[in-house]
Amino acid sequence: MTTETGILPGTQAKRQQILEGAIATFLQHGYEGTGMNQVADASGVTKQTIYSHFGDKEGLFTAIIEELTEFHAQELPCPISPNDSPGQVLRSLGQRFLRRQKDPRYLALLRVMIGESERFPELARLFSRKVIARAMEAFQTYFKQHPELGIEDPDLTARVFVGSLVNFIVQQELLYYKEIAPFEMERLVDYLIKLILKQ
Amino acid sequence: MTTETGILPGTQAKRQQILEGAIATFLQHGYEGTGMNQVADASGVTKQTIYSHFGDKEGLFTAIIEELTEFHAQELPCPISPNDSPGQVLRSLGQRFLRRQKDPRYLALLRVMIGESERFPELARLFSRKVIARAMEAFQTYFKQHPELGIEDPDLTARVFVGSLVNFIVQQELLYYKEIAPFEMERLVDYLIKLILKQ
DNA sequence: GTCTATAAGCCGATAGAC
DNA sequence: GTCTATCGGCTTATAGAC
Repeated sequence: MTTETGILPGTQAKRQQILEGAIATFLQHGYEGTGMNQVADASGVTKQTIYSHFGDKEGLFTAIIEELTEFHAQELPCPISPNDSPGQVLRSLGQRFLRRQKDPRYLALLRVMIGESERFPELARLFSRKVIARAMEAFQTYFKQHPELGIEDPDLTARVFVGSLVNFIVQQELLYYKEIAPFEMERLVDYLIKLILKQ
Repeated sequence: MTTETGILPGTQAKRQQILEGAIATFLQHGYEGTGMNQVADASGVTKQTIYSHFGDKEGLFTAIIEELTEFHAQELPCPISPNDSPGQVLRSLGQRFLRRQKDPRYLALLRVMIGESERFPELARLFSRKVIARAMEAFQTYFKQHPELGIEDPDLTARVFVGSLVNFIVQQELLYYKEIAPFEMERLVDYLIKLILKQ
């Protein structure tokens, strides 16, 4: 309505500013462990500004989880060279997947989603639909599009492949199992490929 | 010191009573979501009684996690009939393991351990040592003691077997993935056995 | 829309009677 | 050891000025 860009010029920027502060705070301390004062400090705005944008604490938490869920639902970029062997492609896919899972921002989101899954079941379902299901489908689709791999049950195989990798990350990174039984992720990926292709 | 049983007759009973109330409350609401008044109500004692037994909130939480960790560190009873085939034994082991993981009390503990793993890293390490490592070792030991299964790398195989099952439980039960992609655990167990034995 | 100031209630933890 | 009563402090959320 003015000479500015369009609708509510500074408002959207401030909204994003709040979201970033809220993401940092909620991902570190969880829902109950986070205070609105903390979020206000981390965002550089006052509490009232947050309340006028997001209504209440639950509204803010829901907003940041929806934002993060959308962000981490992005597909794995997979530049497949046609002259690579099936094993090489799978290896590249698996390691790319593991590397993304090891991103501290994703690990923190995963921890909070599991930790708050009883308090916010709908958000957990959203995470399952957007993040888990898409990762699973990416591998299922790849298996189906490449019958030369000789995989009989792409759905089950994706469950085992993705499941082993996800659990590896949860145990090693979130539960500090890497300090008790250290393990290189490459060995796990290579072994999984061997199991899956040798049938 | 009296005519009673031995040391502090009613005291140990009250301590156990507090622990039970605290377990129910902390497992449902997490650490920050639980108030000492809630624990007092759930236990049927007053707050001061809790403080005189456990010092502070952290002391109480630590005590219940140590208790639960010890409880869930128990080995899987595995009555192996010598005339069962390797596949049948593995299947029985896997299903017994999955059934135990699906126990709501274990699921709640797993959720809290992951959710609070940054706030209480030492408790997460305890859980890893007592619960995760022992489950993993049980399968490793079985694989090593039965070379007729033809498993080359028992450690890696246990990681894949246990990892797939644990991740299945986490996704299906804690993140409601069973509502999005329902799946019978028997199919997963059977497929894993097929993968592992067919090499 | 954004600020300062504040309300009303719950938090963990404690003091003192018995 | 167990109770009643209470203390600061921090919580979510709001009222009113600008």
